[in-house]
Amino acid sequence: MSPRKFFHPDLADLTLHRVLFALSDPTRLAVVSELMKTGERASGDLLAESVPRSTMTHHLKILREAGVTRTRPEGMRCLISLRRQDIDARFPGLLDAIMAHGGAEA
Amino acid sequence: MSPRKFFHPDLADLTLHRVLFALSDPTRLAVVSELMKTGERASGDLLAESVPRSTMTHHLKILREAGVTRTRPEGMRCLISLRRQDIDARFPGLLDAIMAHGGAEA
DNA sequence: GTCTATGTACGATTTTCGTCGTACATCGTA
DNA sequence: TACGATGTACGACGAAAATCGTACATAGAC
Repeated sequence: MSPRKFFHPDLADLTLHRVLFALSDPTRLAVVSELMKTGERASGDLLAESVPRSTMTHHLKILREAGVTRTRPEGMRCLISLRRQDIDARFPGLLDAIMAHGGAEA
Repeated sequence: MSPRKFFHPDLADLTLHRVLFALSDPTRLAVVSELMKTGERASGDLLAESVPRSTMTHHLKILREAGVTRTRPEGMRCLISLRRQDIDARFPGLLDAIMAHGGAEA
């Protein structure tokens, strides 16, 4: 019945320490780095390494609830995208500064 | 005997996710914000709110071991300063982007 | 040396996080 | 309807974090 709803915080509700926390994990940092490079990605395509589905779901939930990403159901899959404009509006330069390093080193 | 030694990670050992984690706590964010505004501060002067000494020591240790701050014993007190140059060298623009927001909202 | 001020170290407790297996829900298709 | 593919929800477990009280160490003043 429920067409798969996901909670996304409002722009005004984003807090700096929550965003920073969401980005303080190597796995999540790698996901954001991937999204910045390739744009919207299906959840399953982010499962490159040996990360179980449920673990990835957990990380994506943290990113989403911190306001870093947006999750959009598309058929059978979930498309994940960065909330670039929102984050840039609230914390100008933050994403660029963080990802300038590449995020490779995590 | 020991003239109070503190461990500080080398510049090359700073990792992005550790730095972000150190900054993902409201109390620590407030400390860094204070340091950016007023420069070097004594540890005790950072105890503004109802934070017990031992708790503040804990937070300062996290910041120090992540490479965000430097602790320097000066007489009876401990002077805390930002490792501005180091962080800027390794993660250009990061501190500015984070603190542009003021850090007030934490 | 004694006393006081400033911080640290250690330990205990509670909470949170990261991981993952299993069960369930959704979506498309046959 | 049933089936397979994709993800989520829930629970459990171990590891780490946040808090704070108490005891200890250091530095200066007396």
